[in-house]
Amino acid sequence: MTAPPGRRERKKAATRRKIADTALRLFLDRGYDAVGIRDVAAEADVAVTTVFSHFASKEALVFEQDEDFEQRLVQAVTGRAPHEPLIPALCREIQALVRHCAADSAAPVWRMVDETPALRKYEESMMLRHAESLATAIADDPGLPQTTTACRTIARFAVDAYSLAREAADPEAAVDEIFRMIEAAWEAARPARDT
Amino acid sequence: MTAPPGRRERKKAATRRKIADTALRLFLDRGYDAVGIRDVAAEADVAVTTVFSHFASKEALVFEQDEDFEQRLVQAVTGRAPHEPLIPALCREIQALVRHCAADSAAPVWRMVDETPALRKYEESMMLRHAESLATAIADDPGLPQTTTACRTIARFAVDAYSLAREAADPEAAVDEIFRMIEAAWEAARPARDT
DNA sequence: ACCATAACACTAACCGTTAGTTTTAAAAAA
DNA sequence: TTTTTTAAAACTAACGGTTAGTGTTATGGT
Repeated sequence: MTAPPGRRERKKAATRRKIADTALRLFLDRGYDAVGIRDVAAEADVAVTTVFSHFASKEALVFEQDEDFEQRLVQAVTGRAPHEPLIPALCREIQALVRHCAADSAAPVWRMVDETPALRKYEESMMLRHAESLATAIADDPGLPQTTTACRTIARFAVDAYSLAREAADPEAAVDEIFRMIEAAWEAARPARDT
Repeated sequence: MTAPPGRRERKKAATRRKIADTALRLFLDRGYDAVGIRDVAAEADVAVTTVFSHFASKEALVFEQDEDFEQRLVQAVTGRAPHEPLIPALCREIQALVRHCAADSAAPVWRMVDETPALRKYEESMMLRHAESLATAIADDPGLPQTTTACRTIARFAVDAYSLAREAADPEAAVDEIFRMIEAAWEAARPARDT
């Protein structure tokens, strides 16, 4: 299935990457709002319609690999060791993601995102989508007999932790602090059984 | 200050209301996406630029009185009885807001919002703005010696409760369930003092 | 009566996005 | 190979939200 990708798919992937790379370079160079889609298309030597056949919107050019993010969140839940409690596993993953954004070589990108309202809005609804996937993953865990509402709530709280921590002075400490609260919320959601 | 508003301000308010009313009527009649700003302007008998001098965007026409929402959240914190605990007061207000959306005569509006992606996105970032105001109000309460991070977290959780409850089968029960979790989170955020 | 200004109108455009159509090139069938 | 099919990408043109620039009118203060 992943053996010989075929020339067509290779060219398509190359076009996609060329567009994304060109766009990011121009955005960082001249500022997101100062660069139009037509500029990106011209610089990447493709048609405007080609840009939109690879990316759903201008903002999507910046968040090229957002599916990674979602995957990692879900995997932190579904792929954790047996009997490992949910919340610490989630906390570790959020910590890793926050570090990834704060310290990465991609720091200028995140500064641009923070400074551009359109990008902030886009990221917000992206995170809500991710929260939905995370909620489903939590709800599907057979070892967690919680309400759907409780699962969706915890998922929201987790992505809240991410975005709040990114704005905090000490992001990693903020994640810890918020997750102490999430842990308590998760306990309180238990169907009033043990301890 | 509110005595004789003057003819000018009255006319301005009238124009604003006429635009908003016309827009909402057209939206509910023909569907949000099927009505253009130029349609609204023509039907309200104003220029397109006048619409945008009263409302920042097409979506803002639908959420005309969103400042009410923010005010009520903040007031639930700042205007509560002395020594009344924070969380129950917040819970009551969120309950009221959820009821207001679910049972109000404005139910068709909320159905339209739920069905229109652009409006949902707009509401999302609106709620985040409200969460910021709420966080400030909580942080400014002298009786609550919590971290800024904890205050912002609780504010987020509260608006999460609102949007999650609105999507739940039994909204009022959902608010109660989520606020049990929020209460626990708030307790856990205490600087490790009493009890 | 006069002037400053706020509200609004009008034109024209910018920019993200999409539809419709056509060319090009890769994959599959003959 | 040759032919046929299919998918990528080009091109043209437009739509719809939004804004800039420029007047025009009516209101409020002097």
